[in-house]
Amino acid sequence: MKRLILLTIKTLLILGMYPCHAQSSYQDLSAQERKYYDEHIYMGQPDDSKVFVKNAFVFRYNHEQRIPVWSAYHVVPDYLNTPSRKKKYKKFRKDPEIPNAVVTSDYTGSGYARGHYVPYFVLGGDRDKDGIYSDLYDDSKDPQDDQTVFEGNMMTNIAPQDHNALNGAGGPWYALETKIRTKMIPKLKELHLIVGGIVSDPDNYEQVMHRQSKPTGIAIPDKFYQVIIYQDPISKEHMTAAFLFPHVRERYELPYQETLDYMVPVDSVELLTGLNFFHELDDTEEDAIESETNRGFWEGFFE
DNA sequence: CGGTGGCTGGGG
DNA sequence: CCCCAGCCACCG
Repeated sequence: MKRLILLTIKTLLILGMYPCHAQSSYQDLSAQERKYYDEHIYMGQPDDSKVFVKNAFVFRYNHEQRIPVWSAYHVVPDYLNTPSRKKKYKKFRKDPEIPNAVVTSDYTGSGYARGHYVPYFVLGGDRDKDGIYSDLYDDSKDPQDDQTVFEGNMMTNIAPQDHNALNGAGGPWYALETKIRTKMIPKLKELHLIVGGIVSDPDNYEQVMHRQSKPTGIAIPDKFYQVIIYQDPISKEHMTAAFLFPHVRERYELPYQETLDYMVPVDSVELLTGLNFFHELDDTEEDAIESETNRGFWEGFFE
């Protein structure tokens, strides 16, 4: 009860302080935001929630759990032209659009890594099509493309992930991202992805403890997933993939060694999350491709 | 913000 | 083989 009252007070405070920064419905978006929304949301938004629109992705945020629920992004090879992750591109930033925003120091000493939902490597490219790319040393070179990278490093694109057993080199999350970057995008040229974390019990979840002791309220998902959709440019047919990772803390607790073994039907992720991916697909096609892992289509990228 | 260090897979 | 790339952490 006390918790509920505190929460209510907090909510009222937040609403009063930040009236302009609620997540938005489509009709509230500016023309520029709609352009990015239309790019990143493919075949329908996975739920009817309000969202935040960034240059490189669109996401839903859970203000109570202080983590993104899901992030959707479109990627083409040019976006892999990401600046070196140094200096201004290195730091994790606070998201100015979020009340009570998470800051990078919230994670310090917690034992959890700051894991990107939308990976750093897709934040590049000449997205404003002005022929200029952002520059590590020159802030005036292309502020727009700079902003795209900064947004990807904001804490609203971050959730706590175990470095050793998930997010770092050798972890399945890292392994999948590497295949997407080095194999899928160069070969397929264009993908749409949706990434998310799952907090199975919203009434009882672990949270990030700053320096092992101070609670931050940041929820630690017990599962993470990545959903991919590809459209064949000739036949116009679609292919989907879904990967579901348990959030374990030690590598030996991982159930599988091979990234492909984490594949599940898209339907399975929908069952766990309550989301409906790509609902604007033709129903017959959607049923067919979301009920199977489609491993045969994807396994070539994991050789 | 620069410097250093851990980890691991992949490439020369 | 070693070194680098791409995940990060931590320190002053």
